[in-house]
Amino acid sequence: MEEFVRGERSRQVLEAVILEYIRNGVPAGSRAIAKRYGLNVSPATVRNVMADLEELGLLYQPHTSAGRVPTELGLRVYIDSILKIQQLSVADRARIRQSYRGRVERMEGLLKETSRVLSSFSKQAGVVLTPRLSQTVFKRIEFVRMRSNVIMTILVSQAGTVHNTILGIEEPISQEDLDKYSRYLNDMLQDLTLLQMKERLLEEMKKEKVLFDRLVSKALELSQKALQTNIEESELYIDGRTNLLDNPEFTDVEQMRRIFAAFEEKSRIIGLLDKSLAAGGVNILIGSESEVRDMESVSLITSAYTSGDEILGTLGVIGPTRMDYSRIIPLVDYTAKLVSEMIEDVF
Amino acid sequence: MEEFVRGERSRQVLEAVILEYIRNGVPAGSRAIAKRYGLNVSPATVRNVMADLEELGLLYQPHTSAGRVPTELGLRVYIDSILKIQQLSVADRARIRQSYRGRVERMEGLLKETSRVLSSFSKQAGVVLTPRLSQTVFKRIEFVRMRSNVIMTILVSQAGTVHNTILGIEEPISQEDLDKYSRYLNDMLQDLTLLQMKERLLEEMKKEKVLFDRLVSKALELSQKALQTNIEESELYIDGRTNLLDNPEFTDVEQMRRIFAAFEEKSRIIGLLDKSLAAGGVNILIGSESEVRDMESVSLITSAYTSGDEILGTLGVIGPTRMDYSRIIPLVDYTAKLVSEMIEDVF
DNA sequence: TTCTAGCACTCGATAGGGATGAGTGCTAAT
DNA sequence: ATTAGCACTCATCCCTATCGAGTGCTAGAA
Repeated sequence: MEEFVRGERSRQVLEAVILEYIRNGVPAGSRAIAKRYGLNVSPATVRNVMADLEELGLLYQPHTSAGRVPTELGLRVYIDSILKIQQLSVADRARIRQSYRGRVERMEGLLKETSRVLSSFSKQAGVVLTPRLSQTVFKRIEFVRMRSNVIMTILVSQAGTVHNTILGIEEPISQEDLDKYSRYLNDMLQDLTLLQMKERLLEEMKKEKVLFDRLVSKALELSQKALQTNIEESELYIDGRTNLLDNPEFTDVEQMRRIFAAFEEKSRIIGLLDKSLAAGGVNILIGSESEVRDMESVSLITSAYTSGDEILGTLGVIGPTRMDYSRIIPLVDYTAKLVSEMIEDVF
Repeated sequence: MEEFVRGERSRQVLEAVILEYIRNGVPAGSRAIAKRYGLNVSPATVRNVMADLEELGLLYQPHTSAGRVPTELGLRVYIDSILKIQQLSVADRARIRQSYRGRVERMEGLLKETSRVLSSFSKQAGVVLTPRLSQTVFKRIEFVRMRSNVIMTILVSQAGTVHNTILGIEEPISQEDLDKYSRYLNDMLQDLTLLQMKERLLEEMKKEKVLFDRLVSKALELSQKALQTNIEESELYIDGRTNLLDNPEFTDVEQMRRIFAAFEEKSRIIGLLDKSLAAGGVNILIGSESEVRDMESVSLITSAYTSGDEILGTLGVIGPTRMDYSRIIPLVDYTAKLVSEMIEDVF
């Protein structure tokens, strides 16, 4: 990106416009920039530089007599090559840790609390994508007989998530038999991911002896069924949508409506977060870079959280493109690390 | 309420104002009322009646030269003594049933889908309060050893809900022992509600022989712990918040902000829905009747859903006080019955 | 060259001032 | 008891004038 911004002054002006815009939400004028930000040049000079930056597509003028506003490209350049990411202050870290006190008993609670933490510290919306079932490591399976031909299967992952399904079956099975099945399966499937588990089950079912062992074949059949239901699914926790309403640029009700609609249709956002799953570190999508309808006017800052080497899910912050990246990037980064740490500790 | 509205004409005018207001969202004038609604009287007469109704506190005039709008009291009178609640059409019923196709496998899914159904058929926000854990009937408990001194307890209710907790323990326990515990407990606690279960456990723990039976005492202790964590808690599903943004009276961003904030702080709404748990049939709270901060400008139409005699939870619709009660009341009523029916069938 | 001072110009935002029209209350006539 | 008529009120819309922040450009200084 260096090729874009030649010269120290250009970089300073770009930064100043962005900071000013992030602070006030209104286009920044040359006078204000020259006065603050100690450039020691006249407004006229700043104007010239601004004109250059506009030609490069980094700034943009809403109308002739207005100040300048950064474009998405401008923000991208700023984030990639100007912004120095600081560490979160010790006090902030402590306050974040504090928020989790006594709420990490269950995986679900931990992740919900995380979305709350992200939103309250960023003053934007916090999002957390739960681990995909398919890639969690299997810990245990249980069958519970609900009625004569309805049973519930319960899957527990090593990370402490629980997933249950109701199955209808043709012929009644006693709870004793179900217990036998689960004991058999628990032995067989230890330490596999659900995806591996699925394969393993298919393998086993092919083996000839299985055909003659009623217990085994039945057990395999049941667990097969249990896995059929959407193990690719993730859940999404969102908190602090209301914070978005506080941003002055969203006084436009119609635009706000569209963003909120996108929040309700969670699958769109899940797809978005899924994209940044694989990438390490903090991931930033500015405005239309996300390529998700109705999300053109917001930015997304995400990071994956892990357990050991395993990537579990993504968490992050959604806010207007004009949010305070310098504060929120370290926030997301730290939170992801903290969550990873807590998951490893607890589960 | 009869004492308020003397005379057929008064009632007709009140109804007309309300219908007009519900339809258009703007104050209704005397001319329009006289013209439609076949009253066969002049606008001047209507004005006189309106003046009377205003004195009674049923109507209200935003400003001198505006039409009339119903007050909360006016709506209350209308709902209690004028509105005739119709049945939902056969077509609507069919469409609602249709929405559930293949999504009632799990309790959770059923209830989430219900909030979706309520919001999409009402064009307002749909809410569903899940059954309280404490009053669900116990079906089964399982212990899973996660690490040497961390175990997970899983509770399954007869209605097919699953609840899990992570427990730290002092001395390691093997999975074999845990299995013994759960077998013992499952036998003892069959068919109790969790609340009864809690009592029963305390009783058992007092018995002298328990003190000398290590297995038993350990099992009781664990299940005790598992039940300590918030069994009074309910969850809340909300869907279709965005629909509220479509209502013209909410162009006021500030008010909208407050309502959305209330949605995020779910405990407030849970408290509200809890109130109407006990009452049978459809429950209606108009505006400030709810006595919940920030919810003064919305109405709430709810009904409890049940399984057998047991009241499980509440479901309903939240919308502006000016929503179409005649459509939504039967919708909520039917949905509650349908959900009850499905729960009984499936679980 | 590079920077700066000065100046004319643009254009959004704000405030004031009719004009419009929906709707009322009151009075007098039916 | 009902209605027609009329004066009156008040929100809404639209037009205009003013204001001011900010620009672009040009000519002169460093």
